[in-house]
Amino acid sequence: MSPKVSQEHKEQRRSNLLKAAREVFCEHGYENTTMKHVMERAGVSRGGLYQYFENKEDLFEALIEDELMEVVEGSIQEMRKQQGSYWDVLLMSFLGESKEATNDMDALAPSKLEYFITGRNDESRKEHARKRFLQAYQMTVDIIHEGVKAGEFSPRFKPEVIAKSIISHIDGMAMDHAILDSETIQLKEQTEWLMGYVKWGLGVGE
Amino acid sequence: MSPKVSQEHKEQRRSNLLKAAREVFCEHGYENTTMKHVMERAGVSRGGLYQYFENKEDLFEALIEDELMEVVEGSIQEMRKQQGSYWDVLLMSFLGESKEATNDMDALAPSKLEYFITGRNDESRKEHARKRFLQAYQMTVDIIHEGVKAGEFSPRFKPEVIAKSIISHIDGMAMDHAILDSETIQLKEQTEWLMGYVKWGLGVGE
DNA sequence: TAAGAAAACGACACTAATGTCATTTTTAAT
DNA sequence: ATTAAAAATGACATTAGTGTCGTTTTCTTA
Repeated sequence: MSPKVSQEHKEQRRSNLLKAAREVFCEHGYENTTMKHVMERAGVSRGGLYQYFENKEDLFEALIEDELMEVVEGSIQEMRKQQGSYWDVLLMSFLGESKEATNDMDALAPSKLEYFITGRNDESRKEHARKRFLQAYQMTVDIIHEGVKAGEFSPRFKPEVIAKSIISHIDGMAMDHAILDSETIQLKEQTEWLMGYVKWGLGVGE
Repeated sequence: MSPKVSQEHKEQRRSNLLKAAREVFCEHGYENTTMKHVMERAGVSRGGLYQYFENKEDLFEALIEDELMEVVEGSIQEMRKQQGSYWDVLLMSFLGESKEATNDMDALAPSKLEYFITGRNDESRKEHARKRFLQAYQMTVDIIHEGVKAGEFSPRFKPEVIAKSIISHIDGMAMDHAILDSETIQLKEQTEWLMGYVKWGLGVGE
């Protein structure tokens, strides 16, 4: 009597839209992407898209929210055991499993910066941006504090400032990378240098 | 027989428009500012504004071009004499005359970032952005090279990468500052730490 | 295979901004 | 004062995008 379309199909469609959205956002950036771009890329009608997302902002939020989920991690202590040292935990959390700097950059990063910077006068977006910054900061500073407690780090400078500085430097590289290319900004080598001076700043193993 | 309006008056009007433009760009950011905002702030009609600037992009370009002029400086050698050391030249070029870090940030900086990042798919804007980056880079790396030649610096890391890194870190702080506030990101202390690790990285006076 | 609920469609009305242009006003030289 | 060149005005046509809504299609259950 009450036949709904299956939940899986809805999720499938939704994730298909998100996939298309990610593609066009990467190509055109946030501001220059229109709902029409997304519709066309996804092969879906106007109404079909609006069924799932109220507007472009809602769509983009959904996109970056999905990723925030993935970053949720286990406890620092646990990671310490896996990685061998707090320094390695720090390396891993910024460089990934390999702990190696590369020239790669999240293709959506420029659009994210764009989204937050153009929305800096919008209270709710600002709040969201603050949350993301503080989340990254908190994770970093927690690792550092643990490292200090364990006697692994002897910081030459306030850990809070070093943590914020790592984030700002990375944001800056993302920013510059959006406009220039990774060879010009020497993303890989900058990242190595970043890790080098942080190691010094934290007095790792001294 | 041929009465033109005086050149001074035109320049006066133009600079008045630029002043108004700067104000509204600072308030609303680049994307969210409309020509109407500028007209109203300047107390000028639509046609009056378009007489001087073809469109928003042209207007903004004029605004940031004016500033680029001011940065034109004397030779590095000369500054060395004034400042006492190449390290002080470097400090001065990033922190200004006082050579002290502060919590202040150019109010137009967020709009500039916005302008370049939203225009990253536009070849001419991209070119402009590249030019600005390379100009800042060149100045920095030149100072460092001079310092090395003079035996004042013994870098622990490639000077080119350190130079780019300073720029990226500063861009990142501008970025984060656009969204958060200078207390949260601890602009002053981050800047002090930035100068601290660069000093170490360059091996100043070792 | 019939029914009806929800999904998908796409035409449409609306909005907000742009850049133009015929007209009016101002200006400085005569 | 007069004049003509240029500046300034503001109404207007145009454009590009948004979000809605009545209609059609699709799917599941009975």
